Amino acid sequence: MQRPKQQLTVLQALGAADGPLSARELWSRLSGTGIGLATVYRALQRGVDEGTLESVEVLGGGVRYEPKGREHHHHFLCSICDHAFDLFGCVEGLESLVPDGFHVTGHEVVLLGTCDACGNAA
Amino acid sequence: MQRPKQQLTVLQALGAADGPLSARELWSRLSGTGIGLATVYRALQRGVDEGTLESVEVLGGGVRYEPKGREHHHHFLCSICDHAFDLFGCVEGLESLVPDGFHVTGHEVVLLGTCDACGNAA
DNA sequence: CAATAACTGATAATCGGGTATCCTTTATCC
DNA sequence: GGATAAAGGATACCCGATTATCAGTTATTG
Repeated sequence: MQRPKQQLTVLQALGAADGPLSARELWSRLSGTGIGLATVYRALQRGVDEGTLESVEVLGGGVRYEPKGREHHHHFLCSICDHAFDLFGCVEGLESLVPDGFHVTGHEVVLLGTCDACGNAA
Repeated sequence: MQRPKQQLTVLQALGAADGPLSARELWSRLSGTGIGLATVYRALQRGVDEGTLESVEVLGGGVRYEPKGREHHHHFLCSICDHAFDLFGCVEGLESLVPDGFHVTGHEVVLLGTCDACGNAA
């Protein structure tokens, strides 16, 4: 056995998502497969260890995972369905906000609101 | 008894901070007073109920609290001391990042790096 | 096929944040 | 001062997320 089949299924599901997923979100998308929650965690952990995944923290909902190596991007969090969507593009001028002596190594931006589906359903 | 004295102490400590604090951070700043962790939670809960506090979520470290009514601002999270600092000012152009059909109601920006004290100590 | 090792699903155990409870202390009111 | 009510500290408890364990299954190798 060289590649855990179930774990490949997990990683493919994550790669196909339109944003980062938590372990449970990912698990629920695999509900038809019989794959257990423990295997989802194992696949995620392994992906992070191997460097193919990274964990991201979007507000509200704990840790989510996404494939590593995507372009710099941020996220949109729908306040209704609680799903996080990838957003491409970024903004300028962030470094100017920090006081003297502070060193900036990165930034996170999260936009909040309602997604297309939820906005139309409301 | 009209105003819980201990709770006042808690809220004053929060108001004096240079950024939002978690319940435990706040508690550790009160370690000399003998105030219990439960009282810190009670004061925070009551502040939120009364509308004088609001909870904010900065990455890594769960929920933190800050006095409500401050100007729109964001936060800087030091990766060494894990303290969150208030940053004043904001950035433009965020709404342009979202796809059609998405409705933006707010945003959060967190800058990551090292604060003045930690950067100098390194 | 036998022996071995990796993988899996179910679930028990763990962990940390937050809350509820218990009893003591402090304040208020007469 | 004494009765009553709110507040406080310590800590047991709860709850959701994650990890560890275990027994069964599937590959691999020879």
